[in-house]
Amino acid sequence: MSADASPPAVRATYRHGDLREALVAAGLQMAEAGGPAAVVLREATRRAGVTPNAAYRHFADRDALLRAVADAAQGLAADRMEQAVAAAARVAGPAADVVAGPTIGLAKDPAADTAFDPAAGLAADARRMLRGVGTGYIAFAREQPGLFRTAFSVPDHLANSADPVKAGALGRTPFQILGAALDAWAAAGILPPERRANAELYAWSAVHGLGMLVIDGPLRGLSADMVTAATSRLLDMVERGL
Amino acid sequence: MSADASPPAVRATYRHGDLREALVAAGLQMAEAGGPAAVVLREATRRAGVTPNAAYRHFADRDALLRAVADAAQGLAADRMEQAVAAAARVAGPAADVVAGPTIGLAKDPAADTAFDPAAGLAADARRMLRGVGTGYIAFAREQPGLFRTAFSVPDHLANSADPVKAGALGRTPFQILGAALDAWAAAGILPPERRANAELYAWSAVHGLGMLVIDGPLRGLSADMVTAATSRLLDMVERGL
DNA sequence: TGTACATCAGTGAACGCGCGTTCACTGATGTAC
DNA sequence: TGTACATCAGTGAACGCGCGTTCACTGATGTAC
Repeated sequence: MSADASPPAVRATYRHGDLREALVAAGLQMAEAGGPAAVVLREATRRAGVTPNAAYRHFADRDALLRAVADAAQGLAADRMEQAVAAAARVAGPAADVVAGPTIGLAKDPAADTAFDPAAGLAADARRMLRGVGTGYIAFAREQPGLFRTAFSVPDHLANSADPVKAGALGRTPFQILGAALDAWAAAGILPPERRANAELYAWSAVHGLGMLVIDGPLRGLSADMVTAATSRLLDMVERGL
Repeated sequence: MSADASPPAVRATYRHGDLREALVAAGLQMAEAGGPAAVVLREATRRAGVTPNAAYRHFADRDALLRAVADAAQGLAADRMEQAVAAAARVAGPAADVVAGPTIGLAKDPAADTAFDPAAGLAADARRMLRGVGTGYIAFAREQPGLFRTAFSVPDHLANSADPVKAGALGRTPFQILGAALDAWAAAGILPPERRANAELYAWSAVHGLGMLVIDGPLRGLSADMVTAATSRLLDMVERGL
């Protein structure tokens, strides 16, 4: 009974149940602690309470495992981003539920410049959404640096950015979440159509760079408050520059 | 005679000469091919034509070697950036030698909006300088992805960004080169003083993120032309947003 | 100018380690009759 | 409802590899007298 609940312990049954998922979960633990390089096939099987070669029933080789772990990490990033987007929408009042889609995002925002212009409300919603995306991305980098590095610097993996295995609980990948925010900008008229193309790239670059510099680079010593401030100012720059 | 010129071959002398430098050079070769993880102490000694343990005369452990290699890689990045800055200045005509310092950068730029306003010339020079910095950084990332990753994602190494061992041939580190460009912006009056503080961070984030995404992330398939275009548009965003 | 000696950059051999991967196998599960 | 059997997820043992690191050593260099 108790053996059933603890995966690293000895199994009661010969068959594992869902070894593939257990290996990915173990891989996520390792990635969390030490980034992509720390994802070790043998150790994953050890944590799953299984012989090393059992992994080869589910993954062609160590690299295939790492890729699956990276995909899962992207899903976790997506979850964190959705959460931040929802939180940013909530600040504006429950009526302004920008997450559910731009068509019902017409509730006016008291802080908007022109309170009676529906387009201004849309614009404020769109801005909030994009800030949520960026804030969530950086939050994920700081809270889970190992997973962040695994999610976004394992080669060959963001190539197909709409891959469902990279999606979070709400079914969207990080790239799609960002894309939705930029679509909202375009719909609100604050992003000229000719600049919409590839706008993901520029916004992502800025935020991804900050994330990397904060966890590995010259900004590693920054306090949480300072990172928050820097994120905000970086997003100001992106908003002004888009 | 011929043995003297080829380091990997058998030495004629018992003493190596400059083993430390040879190990760093070998480390740079490996980093170039496979990034920081590919910097292997034993392989470095092999390439230097020396016993593995000889490395311990010059480095406390493998990590110390990797740090030295990362520092050297930053120096190479600095060289590439200086080169791009010089090229950007040259485009504006030989008189506008912005590299030598803002004080002699008063030559008027025919392309400037107000050709007879010295401040406009300064501003154009400053903009060119910053674009050179960004362009050089991305060029280094694309031309030497392994070295780029080694230079800018080995932890603990950009902490002291004025460390002379990270400087290029002209004696400046990448961080200092960027700082000088932003100083030029401030001097030209196109960067409000209250935004000068930490401006390195925002500019660097944007460009660093693009570099990472281009070599490891979703943009790995981009052609050189497309990267050039994306770099230009990203720098537009930074200029608008700073 | 020549000899004695301290210094220390290199040698040679070996260590323990953990990795990824392969082999022939075994035993639980689920289906066909 | 019971038995025969195919399937295939796991076992157990072993492999070769290259790594970082340590040991006691040797031989070239440069300095003091």
